[in-house]
Formats: sequence, structure tokens, C-alpha cells
Amino acid sequence: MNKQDQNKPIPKATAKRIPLYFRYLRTLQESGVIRIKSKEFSQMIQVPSATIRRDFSHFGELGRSGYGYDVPYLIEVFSEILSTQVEKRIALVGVGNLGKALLKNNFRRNENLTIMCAFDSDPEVIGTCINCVEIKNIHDFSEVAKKEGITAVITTVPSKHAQQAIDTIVASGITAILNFAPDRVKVPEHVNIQYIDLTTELQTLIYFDEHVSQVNKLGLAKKA
Amino acid sequence: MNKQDQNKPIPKATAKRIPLYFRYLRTLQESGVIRIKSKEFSQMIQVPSATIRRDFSHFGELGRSGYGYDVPYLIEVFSEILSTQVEKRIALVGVGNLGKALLKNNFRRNENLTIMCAFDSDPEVIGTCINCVEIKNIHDFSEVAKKEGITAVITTVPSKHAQQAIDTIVASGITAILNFAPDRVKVPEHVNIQYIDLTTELQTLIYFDEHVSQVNKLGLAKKA
DNA sequence: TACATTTTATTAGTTTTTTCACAAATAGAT
DNA sequence: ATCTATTTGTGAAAAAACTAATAAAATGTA
Repeated sequence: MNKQDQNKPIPKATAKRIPLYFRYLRTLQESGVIRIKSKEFSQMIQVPSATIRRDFSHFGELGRSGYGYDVPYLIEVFSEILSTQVEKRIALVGVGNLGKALLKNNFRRNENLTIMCAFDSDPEVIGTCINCVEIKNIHDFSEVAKKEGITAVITTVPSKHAQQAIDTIVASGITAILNFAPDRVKVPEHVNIQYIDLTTELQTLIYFDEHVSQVNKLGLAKKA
Repeated sequence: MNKQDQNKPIPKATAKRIPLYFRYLRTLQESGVIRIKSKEFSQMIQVPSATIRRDFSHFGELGRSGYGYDVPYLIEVFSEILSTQVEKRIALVGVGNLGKALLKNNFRRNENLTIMCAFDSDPEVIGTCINCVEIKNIHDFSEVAKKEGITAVITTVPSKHAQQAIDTIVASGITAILNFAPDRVKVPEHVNIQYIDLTTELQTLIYFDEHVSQVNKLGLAKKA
């Protein structure tokens, strides 16, 4: 039994890094690496080694002094944490340009996440298939989602219709939504909604580039 | 002259919210709203009112007690901060499924950000056009980027080739990169690189949904 | 086996971010 | 012109996240 079961909740900042850790552990495993030290791992993923050790420590004493961490064991632990042995069945709502692209990729390199079904309201696309996924009518969302055992939903609906689409999704009992429409929508408190907004990301990046890190540009950066 | 010029740097957390603030101020303006109180705005964008006031305060005394904030004035200020009057000319590298989708959208609703040119290494796509943007050979990146006055680059290259593509970009003097390939790449310190990884985002979301917010699910959530 | 080296896990300390709560300022009513 | 109700801006407190530094533990070498 690891610490998490008995103790304090995992810090949000830590939780956000877990998928990154897991991805790189898998990469290491594929390269046949059996053991990894926090400092080496730090170089790889560009997260300070102290942060890595602190993060890992929330899940128990995973490493051994003077040795480092055993990669297969770490993978076992993080796999459990992310419950990767359970297939996550995803639905996609909104089959526009972006939706189509996500369908075509369908988490290619990841055997744990799969877009099972897609929805739209446009009669033109309903009934067609993309990458072997049939586009269904959004009106049938609840029914199909239940039948397919959907865990989480990605919405790539235009802002204008996002609230309506998300109401439908929430009504079906789904509690995890990844929303590409930048406008904030109203959801009940128990629903977890995450926003991905390209424009905002890019504006933030440019803002940092222009203001926040001028110091770096002048060559006054402190050491890595 | 506002505070930012004279005083302390803007906190990172604040900087990240600026584009969100700006977007919603524009929405308000379009609806003809002239004044907004931090509490109302808070409801809209789902950021605590105290955070909003604190954030705004970094740029001077923008509001008036007992009144709130003047929307046109706020827009003026944030427009200046984000330098939205200057067109940001973006390049896109990697014209796969996702790259194509971004090209087709091309920040439709935003008059400040424009994808000016796109690059790939596949002879099949080089020379073709998507949404009036011609796909150029990545080998000509530096030359074209200079001619086009590119400020920032979006990379939608497969992980395997991301490092190479980004080396090319960095070599041309670009310092702001938004990278959709999830693997960490090495860049000089003065380069600002931001990662967007759908898989990670979704895994994080699901992790939170399964672990972190069980409390909410049990109906024990604290008040909004 | 003993010992010098390595590396974790953790304690303590620092910085950053968020939140509280209220004086001061202003609005708008009378 | 006065008064009451609002709402800001900000000190101060609290919470969260990060970093430093080190004792303890384990490694691996002689």
C-alpha cells in the first residue's frame, strides 16, 4: 500500500506532471534502460531533480539510496496511478477541422486512450466515417455514450455552440471534459472541465517572449 | 506610464491570465457593456474576483471604487500590454493532420495572430496550398521566415523529427515556439518553448476526475 | 568486511500564488 | 450637500509550490 492511500492528497502541480513522467519512463524502458537517477531523469524531461524526487515521494519510497530508481518498478507504480491497464474510452464532439484531425490521429502512440465515437449536428457529416469511427448525431449522445462506456469527452465545437453541446454531455453523466472552445462554459461543480485554447497559449508565449524573459535575451540568465 | 514600467516584473501566474482577460473584455465590448465589476467578471471567466483585482493592480490603478472598471479603458490597457496593434506573424512547421487543421482555422476570430507560411519536408505537400497558405520546404525556413517577418512558430511535427525541426527554427533566430510534439527538445536558454500535449492533458484530466475531486462527486464540495 | 561514494527521502526554508478582509475612495440617491 | 452603499486596491495571512541542504541508507569497490 502506498502513501497516497493513507495520507494527504497529491498536490495538483505533482498530478499534472505524472503523465509526463510516465511517458518518459516508457521511452526509457523501450531503450532497455533498467535504472534511472533523478538527476539523469531531470536532464531528460527538464524538470528539476528535487522536484522529481519530491513528486515521487508522494507515492511511497520508490527509489533506493545510492542507486536511483528501478524503471520497471516505477512504470508499475505510475501505471497503477494512471490506471493505464484500463482502456479509457473517449468521445469526440464537434467534427470540424480540428475534430477531424484528432480523429485521424486518435492518440496513435497510446494504447490506453481511444476515441470510440464522434458526434456532430451537421447532417452532412453524420453517418460518415473518419478513421473507422462513425459520426453520430449529437442527439443520440447519451445513449451511445452509455453503450460505449465513455469516460471522458473532447469537445471541438465552435464557441457559439459549446455551452449547448456541453450541457448535453453533462446531462449524460460524463464528468471529464477537455474543451477546445475558449469560452468558459457553465458546468455543475462535480464536472471537471479543462480548457485548451491555442490563441491564449500563443499570446501568453509571445507575451513572455517579449516581456518576461528579456533578461535571458540579454545573456543575464542564471545557470540551468 | 503604468506601474509595470517602473516596478516589479509581472508574476508569471498573472501573465498567463492576461490573454483570457483580454478575450472576455472584447466579448463584453461587443455586447455593448461599458463597465464591469470584478465580481461580475469573476463569474464570467471563473477566476476569483480577488485574483482579478490583484492581477489588474499590477498594471496600475485601473478601476474606480464603487464603480468598477471601464471596459474600453481596460481594453486599451491590455491591448497595449499584449501589443495587439502589432500583427504577430506566425509560421507553422509540420503539415500533418493537426497542422492542416490549424492552417484551415488560422486563428479565424483573431485579427492579431496570423499564420503567414507553413513548412514541411514531404515533397508531396511542398508547393501545395491550404487556405491560401503555400507549403514551403523546411530547408528554406530561415530565408522565408526572415522575409515574412515571423515572430513565433507552431510546430506540429512528429516527435521523431521534432528536435531536428526545432534546431532549424532556433538557428533562424526565432525565440518563441509552441510545440505540439510531446517529447522535450533541447533549446538554448534564451528560447521560449511551450508544449501542448493532448495525451498528457487528457491523462491529467482523467487522473483528476478519478482521484483528486472524488470529494466533489460525493457532494461534499465547498461553496463556489 | 570495511569504507568511500552515491543518491534518496525529508526537513527546513524560500518563493510564488492565492485569499482574506478592510480602509479609502467613489458613486448615486436623497 | 450629505449620506449610504459599493467596490476598489492592498496590506497581511494562508496556501501551494519549489529549492536547498543533509542525514540516512544503500551501493559497489578494495
